[in-house]
Amino acid sequence: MATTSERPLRKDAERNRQRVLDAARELFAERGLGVSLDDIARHAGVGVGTVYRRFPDKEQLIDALFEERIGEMLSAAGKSLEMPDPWLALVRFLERALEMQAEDRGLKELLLSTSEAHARIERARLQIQPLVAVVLERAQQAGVVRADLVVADLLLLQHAIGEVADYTREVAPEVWRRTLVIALDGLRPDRRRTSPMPCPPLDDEEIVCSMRDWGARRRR
Amino acid sequence: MATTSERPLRKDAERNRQRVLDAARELFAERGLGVSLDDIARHAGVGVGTVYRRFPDKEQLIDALFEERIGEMLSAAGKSLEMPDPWLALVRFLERALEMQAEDRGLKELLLSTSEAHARIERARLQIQPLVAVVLERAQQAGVVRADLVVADLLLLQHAIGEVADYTREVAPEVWRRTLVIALDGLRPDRRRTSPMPCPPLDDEEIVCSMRDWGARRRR
DNA sequence: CACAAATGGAGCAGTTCCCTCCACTTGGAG
DNA sequence: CTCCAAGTGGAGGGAACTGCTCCATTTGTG
Repeated sequence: MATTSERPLRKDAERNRQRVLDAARELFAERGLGVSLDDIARHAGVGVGTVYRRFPDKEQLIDALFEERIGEMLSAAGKSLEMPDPWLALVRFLERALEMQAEDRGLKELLLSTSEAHARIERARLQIQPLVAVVLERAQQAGVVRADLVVADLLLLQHAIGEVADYTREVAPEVWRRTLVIALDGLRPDRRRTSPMPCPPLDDEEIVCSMRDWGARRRR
Repeated sequence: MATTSERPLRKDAERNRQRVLDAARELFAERGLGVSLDDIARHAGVGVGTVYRRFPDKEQLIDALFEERIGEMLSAAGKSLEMPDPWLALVRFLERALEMQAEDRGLKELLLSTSEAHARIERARLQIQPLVAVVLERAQQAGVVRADLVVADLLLLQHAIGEVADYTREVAPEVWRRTLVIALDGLRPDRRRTSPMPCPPLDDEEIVCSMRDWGARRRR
């Protein structure tokens, strides 16, 4: 991928490179982009030196890892545009985008912050936005989404619900879908009924666990 | 307040104590509970020693500051119960709770994390929850809120929208109200129209600023 | 087998944080 | 006014991080 036509790496080196990539993917997904390269090295079972030789800085490692994932996001938006029903298109896009964020904290952080450092990713984001705009406009013109909505509102909604996913990840990783259902019902211009809830709510014990996890993470 | 019937502080000492309290209130509100006591001292214009003599540890300082604010939250829930219209009661409570969180990051963090260390605050939270439950049940029995909702969902909603407030605080401190309107419209069992948006949406430039701020804060 | 390529992890420099300590200043009782 | 306990400021110690370098050693391979 980033093997820029140099002489190929020695076999063991290539294997280690892959290990680092795997470890990084895993750690970024579960702890966010804040993890240190030392952590990644330990988790990959190689020395820090090895990591730094292969990826001069963290930015490059992140770039290498997330280009693909952001591509997926783009294709999700594209697929939505092909769906005949404008409402379902919007729903599916939000659902898919949030599923990806719920599974991968690093991705979420990357999507929500402007990262001067990651030019490639920045570019990808700029491609996604107009697609989303079209999905939204189409739904509005069909009269299935409130007219006073703007793409930025969808971004905020994503942030909001993504945060719920983060909050409850360890304890009830699907609960964010309830919050999404509420939000989606709030996007319609009018409706007779509520949409069905996709999963049971957080129980008391789960609430306490979420709070504890979140506090601990924050203190770290 | 915490002057437990000891001999009163010397006049200058009392003045400094107040300065520390003021500085802490301000910093906690704008940067969250993570600020260091050293920071607070600098901001208060006193030495760190002074801070530590008066507040042996951060927990105590936080306790002293936030008991009052959590009390306000409790009374907000109480006032909601006195309102005749069950829907407006719920709306007002969520609105008020979120206003408080939007103005005070520290408060938000305290509300969302279980803090074994802050027994008093823990107790206050336990008093609020049943009140909210009653507000919700009343609205459900009146048929103005979807029946499949649970108090935990309201908590998540609060977290979600509070996060929006955090995200946009510097740039458009009222935008979270739009997200709240969407969520509220999603809580109704059925409806003919959408509620009016209370403020203009984020424009493109504001989006970029929010992203930058958020990324910077996270990196710090 | 020889030797370049690759390795691991001790260790350095830089932060940031909490907190202690003590030589100095100051309020206010007598 | 005098004097001393109360109060002060902030240097600095210790601990926990971070990103990153360096080099004696091991390993793959022509």
